[in-house]
Amino acid sequence: MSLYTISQASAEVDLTPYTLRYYEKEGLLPGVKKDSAGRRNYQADDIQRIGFIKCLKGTGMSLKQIKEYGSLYAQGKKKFEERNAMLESHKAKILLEIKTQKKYLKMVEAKIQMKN
Amino acid sequence: MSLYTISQASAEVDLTPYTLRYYEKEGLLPGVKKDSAGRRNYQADDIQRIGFIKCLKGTGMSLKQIKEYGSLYAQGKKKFEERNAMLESHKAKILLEIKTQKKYLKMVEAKIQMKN
DNA sequence: CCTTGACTTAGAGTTAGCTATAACTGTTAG
DNA sequence: CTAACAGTTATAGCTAACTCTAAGTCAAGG
Repeated sequence: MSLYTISQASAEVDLTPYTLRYYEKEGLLPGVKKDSAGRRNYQADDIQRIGFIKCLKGTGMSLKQIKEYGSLYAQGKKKFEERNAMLESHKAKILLEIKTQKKYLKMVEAKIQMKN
Repeated sequence: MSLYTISQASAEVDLTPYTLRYYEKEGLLPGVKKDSAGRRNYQADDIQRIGFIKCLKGTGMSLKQIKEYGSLYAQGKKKFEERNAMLESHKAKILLEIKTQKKYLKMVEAKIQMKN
């Protein structure tokens, strides 16, 4: 049942082992299993979770907030509203960011066209 | 002819005076004029330049690279190709980033829809 | 049995980009 | 004249997010 060693997981999600341990230490990845020798064994759902962490982080959410989201997630239905609100507001932030990026893209394109 | 004090410029471009001095110290804003008492007087084109710095920075260019771009810019026609190449490759980066953001947006939306 | 190599932990070090402090100076309102 | 204010420099400090080091453990191959 052990699916990934830390180096395999590292390759899979494209994060260094250092980073994976760091995320765990920071509480973003609770419940990672270890073998008898104390070595991490990442399961498929750990990999999935890391994927979503990368998504949140890649859209500008801080590790602190991601941890918060994970904690709400762990508390199940009880915190459903709060968790969903967090995602909704994050979604708004992403939409705004895309808009901003498009504006900046235009500015850069203009600089190129102007050739000055 | 003096158009903006540091605090006026700060308000105009929405960066703190600390940040403006920091950018200058880092070589991103060469040639800012000073009055007889040594106080900065930002001209209209300084404000414009800061606007473009914000654009580059907002699209993920490091201050170091922005400085490099500024230095190419200062060298005029001689470095035109290099400078334009920099903008072109940055443009590609922005396009990629927008694409990634859209992908991440979908992932977040899916998490919201799934309600789990 | 011994070495090799991937792992472990705790904790130190690094980088980017600010942000704040201290000590000081010149301008202006009362 | 003087107190307050907005600026100055130099330098220290801060946060986020890694990234690395040191010292040690354990399992497998020769």
